[in-house]
Amino acid sequence: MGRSPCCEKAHTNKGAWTKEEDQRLIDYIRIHGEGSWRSLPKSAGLLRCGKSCRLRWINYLRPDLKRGNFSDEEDKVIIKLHSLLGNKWSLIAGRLPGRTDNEIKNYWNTHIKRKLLSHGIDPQTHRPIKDSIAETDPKTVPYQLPTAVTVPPQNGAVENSFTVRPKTENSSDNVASTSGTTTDEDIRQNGDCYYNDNSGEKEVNLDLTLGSGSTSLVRSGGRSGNGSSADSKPWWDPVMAARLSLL
DNA sequence: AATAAAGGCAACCGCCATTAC
DNA sequence: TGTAATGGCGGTTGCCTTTAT
Repeated sequence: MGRSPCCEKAHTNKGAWTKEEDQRLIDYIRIHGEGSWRSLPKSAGLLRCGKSCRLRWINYLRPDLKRGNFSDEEDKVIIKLHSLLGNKWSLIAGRLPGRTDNEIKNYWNTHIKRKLLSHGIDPQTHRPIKDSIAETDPKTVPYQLPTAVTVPPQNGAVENSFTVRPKTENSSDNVASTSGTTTDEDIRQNGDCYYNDNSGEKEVNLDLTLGSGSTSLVRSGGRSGNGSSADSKPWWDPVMAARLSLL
């Protein structure tokens, strides 16, 4: 049984947004708020797919977005969270106010990946690449993360601290599996981080505050009676929740 | 100055989770 | 309880800009 398309593709625009379209979307959301993306295009007089409107708003038009280059501190937070969560861009974005998952994903793929590779670190496993240039080229200093990174807390968050231990030889990959299903055993085996700090200390502390109300930690999904997603229940990432429970 | 290659990023696509009915 | 509708996420694509030749 197939699904109906999310919008009438024959009558929708694609590609880059025009200033007029942006303004229509901004004006509409200012008045009516976010949500009801499916019906929004028609109501706002836009010949766009609802998903396209949502993406445009979240990734580009939202007033609280922080544009511009990533700071060194943001770099470190992204790398560290990626070592813990894998490609969970929305979760990572939730720790970086003003940044979107798409922006972080692009930044990772275009900058950080290369940076790690140049330091002989596998960007997927966060482990040194065997026979990498880092081990043979004296000019290349092995990449090391600082002892701790302060991750900005989210509104209404409940404090949680988190200890990351060095990966064992048997650890294979990131905790977050690509399938999205991670067992407790996966977490026990892989819930580690390779990085050591400069002092040789084996543990790295990372404040991974979790809380409700964050866009990225909430999976509203589904239909709501009034078409609003504001009443969505907090959604705890099962990986994060399970890992916190191990403490 | 012209062209090709590489980089950067916005946008799209398909799938999954959630929820109303 | 099953199905359809909807929102959200991650992967990928394609276009525009920048850099190298």
